[in-house]
Amino acid sequence: MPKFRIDRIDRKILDALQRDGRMANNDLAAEVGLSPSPCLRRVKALEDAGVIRTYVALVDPAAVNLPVNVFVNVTLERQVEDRLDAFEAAVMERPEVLECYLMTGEADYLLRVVVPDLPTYERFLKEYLTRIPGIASIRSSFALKQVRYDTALPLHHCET
Amino acid sequence: MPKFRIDRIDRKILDALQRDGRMANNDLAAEVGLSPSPCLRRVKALEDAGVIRTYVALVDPAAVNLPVNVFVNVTLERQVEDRLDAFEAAVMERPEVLECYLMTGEADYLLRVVVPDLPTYERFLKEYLTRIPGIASIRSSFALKQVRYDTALPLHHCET
DNA sequence: ACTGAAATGGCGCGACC
DNA sequence: GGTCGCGCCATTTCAGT
Repeated sequence: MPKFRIDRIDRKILDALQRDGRMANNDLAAEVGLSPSPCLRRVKALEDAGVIRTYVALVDPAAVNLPVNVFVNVTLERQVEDRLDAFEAAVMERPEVLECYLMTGEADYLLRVVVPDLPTYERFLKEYLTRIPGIASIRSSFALKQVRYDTALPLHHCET
Repeated sequence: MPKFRIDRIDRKILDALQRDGRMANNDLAAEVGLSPSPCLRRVKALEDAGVIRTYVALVDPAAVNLPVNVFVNVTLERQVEDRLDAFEAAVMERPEVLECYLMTGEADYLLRVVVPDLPTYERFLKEYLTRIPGIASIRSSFALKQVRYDTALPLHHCET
């Protein structure tokens, strides 16, 4: 819905800020071939339009003892929309659920859950997930290794 | 491996920066109950220790015409380690692959791929993925909706 | 040794051309 | 889109506990 005209310079700006969100505006301006002021104007416009949602620090999961990634396939009972909304609301409450997608096919969801260890996941599963009403089935898959985790969207298709 | 002692104040700092990676050090200091100087020292220490990996801007996928999330289950032929390394190296080359996990069970991977539309995904699949040697099977699942996408790790278990 | 305070230099950010 | 200028913030140095 936010139809925002993105030209080549905006694309460069987004590429740079997706790599380093704290880059100084002066450096950013130099990198995209602008002087600081119009560069900052563009950044603000991108923020205001919602193209740039936020700036965040990315923390190393291993360094804070969160090595376990679990992917959870949740199938809901075939029912109407309020069930979906209720489930989604429940999912938003828990910070361990970093990602949640409504998938095609049946009414099912894919979650990525991050926890310090398996007992913690078990507790999350038994004491929270299974208690959400309307759930037909839950299947958990565990990741041995996070091979790649990138937040930078590929923008090479945005051309003006 | 980076065994870093994280106390309650560090945890507050990480929580804050995971929410707003551009927060001014003065504000951050106030929020965690420190004066600016020691607060900044702690932030630098967290960066140097690799607890804070990077700072990034998060871009709205819809705003840049990247509405399609595909989850790809890739099973490799039962073979040895160099196949895995080769596959992982291939995965690192493509910016469309935002996440990749080595899963338990068989030698298979779960990828999250972001593309502007289905034809683009089809091209990615046919012209790239299927050409990686050692692949036994590929199964693609499409997301109808990104219900949640969070990058902030839950740190409530970190207590000192 | 680690924390809090003061001083300086650079940068973000607005007004105007 | 570029130039100018003000004010604030990041950063270093110093003192305190």
